[in-house]
Amino acid sequence: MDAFFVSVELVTRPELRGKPVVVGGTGRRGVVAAASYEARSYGIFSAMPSAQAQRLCPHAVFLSGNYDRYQEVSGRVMAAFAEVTPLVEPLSLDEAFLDVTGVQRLHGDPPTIAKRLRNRIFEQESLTCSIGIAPNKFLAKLGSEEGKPKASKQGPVYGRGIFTINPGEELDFLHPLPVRALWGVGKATGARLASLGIETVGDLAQTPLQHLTRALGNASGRHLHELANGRDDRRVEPDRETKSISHEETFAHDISNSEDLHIELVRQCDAVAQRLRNHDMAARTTTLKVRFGDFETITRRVSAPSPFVSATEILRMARGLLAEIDTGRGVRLLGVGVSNLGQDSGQQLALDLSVGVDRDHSDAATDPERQLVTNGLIDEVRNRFGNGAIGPASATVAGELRVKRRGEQQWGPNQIGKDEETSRPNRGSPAKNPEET
DNA sequence: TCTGGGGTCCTCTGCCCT
DNA sequence: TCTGAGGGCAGAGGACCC
Repeated sequence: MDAFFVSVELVTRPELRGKPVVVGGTGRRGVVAAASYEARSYGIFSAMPSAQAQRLCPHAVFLSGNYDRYQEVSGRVMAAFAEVTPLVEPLSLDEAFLDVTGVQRLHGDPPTIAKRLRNRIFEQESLTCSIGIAPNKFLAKLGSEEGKPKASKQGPVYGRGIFTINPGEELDFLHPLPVRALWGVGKATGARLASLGIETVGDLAQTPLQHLTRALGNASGRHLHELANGRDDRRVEPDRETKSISHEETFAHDISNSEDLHIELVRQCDAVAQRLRNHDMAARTTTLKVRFGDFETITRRVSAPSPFVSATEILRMARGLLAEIDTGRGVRLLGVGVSNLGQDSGQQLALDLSVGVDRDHSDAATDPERQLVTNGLIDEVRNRFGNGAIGPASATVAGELRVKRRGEQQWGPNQIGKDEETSRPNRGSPAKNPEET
């Protein structure tokens, strides 16, 4: 999709068409998520700090975005793809690979399918998309980039929309491109390659494999060498398994107060646990991520002997990790994630003989059987009455429950005077027992 | 003057075991 | 009992993607 988030906004706000529009975080610590091609003409691009974007184009319209709506539109677009072929691999909210090899007798050749899909999405959603047609995934991705509109000082230059790389044309298309065009070559790898005198994909293709593996490591060296020669045998995978689930949040102000950090930890563990259960999965590893005020970022992780699904267990592990970190100098970002995922085929109950001896006095937060019942009840209440209907007592701020959910603060804390106050942790007294639900 | 959130994959390192 | 090599594994963090 072309400038997806901005384009979705323009559907409901057509008066902004033709203007520089930016979707992203509106606070001091926000970043740009998407920019209209008019805004890109001013040098604004994704992931740029919003403050910098504002300086580059003070008259641009800045929107804080609506992740739920983007997700909804994305779902309808993906459903349209699925009507053409079952082999759809979503790459993000606004990109997907489609393998149409087996449906050509039914729907026509790839250019016909591409044209029909483009028209369908425009009629249905009033959105434009660019499509790359090629013998493999990586070339198709580059082809779609080629078909996209481009920003210029004079304004947007509209692209072809559909770009085809036929078998046999791969190297003619690839080799003049800069190495940075390759999937997997970012700033660091690009600089390393430049130090070897490798500037274009053609240079890379001609570099002996041993030189590349020595400079970039075995896996990356081989992978890039294959790509540079137009080879990519990865299949379109419609059902890619989730490998990790995480939540992280940058605060409007650095936090050094351990009680405030603890409240954030409770919210994040609760959100991660809920998504874990929604996926019907159990995890074995918990990771804690801390970014300090000076941007130094550390991660710490710990694995459990048996799989877990509950917020209590994630919190217990995350709290242990946090206790070993000196947070006195101020924390800018806190994150919690789980990995080592597997199907939740019934939770492994801890063999703790003390649990259950005195049931009436056992702690509901640590009794695994009670945890299972509690988790089920929480999910049921949330499914019926919404996410904010129930949550950890310690995530309550001024009488209001602040349950974290995905996409809630996607591009950084919001502007002061708008929503920043609600994104700042409570500085009052937290509940004594953060597991209390 | 800054640098988000949610992921994946890879390399390096240290530890444990044989 | 000590030492070194090598494999397996887990943890930390870098790089990259959208």
